[in-house]
Amino acid sequence: MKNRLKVLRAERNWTQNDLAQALSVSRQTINAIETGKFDPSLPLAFKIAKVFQCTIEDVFSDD
Amino acid sequence: MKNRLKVLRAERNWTQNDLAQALSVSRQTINAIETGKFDPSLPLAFKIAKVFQCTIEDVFSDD
DNA sequence: TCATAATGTAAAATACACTTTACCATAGTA
DNA sequence: TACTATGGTAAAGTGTATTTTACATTATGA
Repeated sequence: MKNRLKVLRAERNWTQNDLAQALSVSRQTINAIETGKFDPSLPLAFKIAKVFQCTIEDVFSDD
Repeated sequence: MKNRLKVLRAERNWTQNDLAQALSVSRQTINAIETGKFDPSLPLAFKIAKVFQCTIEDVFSDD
């Protein structure tokens, strides 16, 4: 799975910490997702799409 | 998270086992998702949307 | 009625998602 | 120089997703 978190974050000038707080997760979770260490759970993926006001498919893609 | 797996499956006349095999997961995984015991991983959610030829948002929803 | 298909469920094991704490590197700024 | 912000990473712990095996229940069909 690929994701566009870093770009979407940059477009909004958000730090990893900003995003983490908006999602109520730790900064390490954001970092791990961005650096491809693991994929978020489905509920977290929904939250991520919501804060970026787009669909899950806009953020994540099947490799 | 809610999901429409059971309905989508019924529309196609697929058993839980049919779907499990199409996704290369166990039948128990399909059953557990349908009965709300847990949510699929994000990669599996993508696979599910793909076999039903729709988006993740068409299959799953928050709440 | 009997046999079988489909579904629900449970326990133990493994893999993965996520947290907390903590440290290191880099870049920018006082 | 020293300080601060940002990002990368690591270890240990907790919780969840998924597998395998196995058994029970319900529906269906011969």
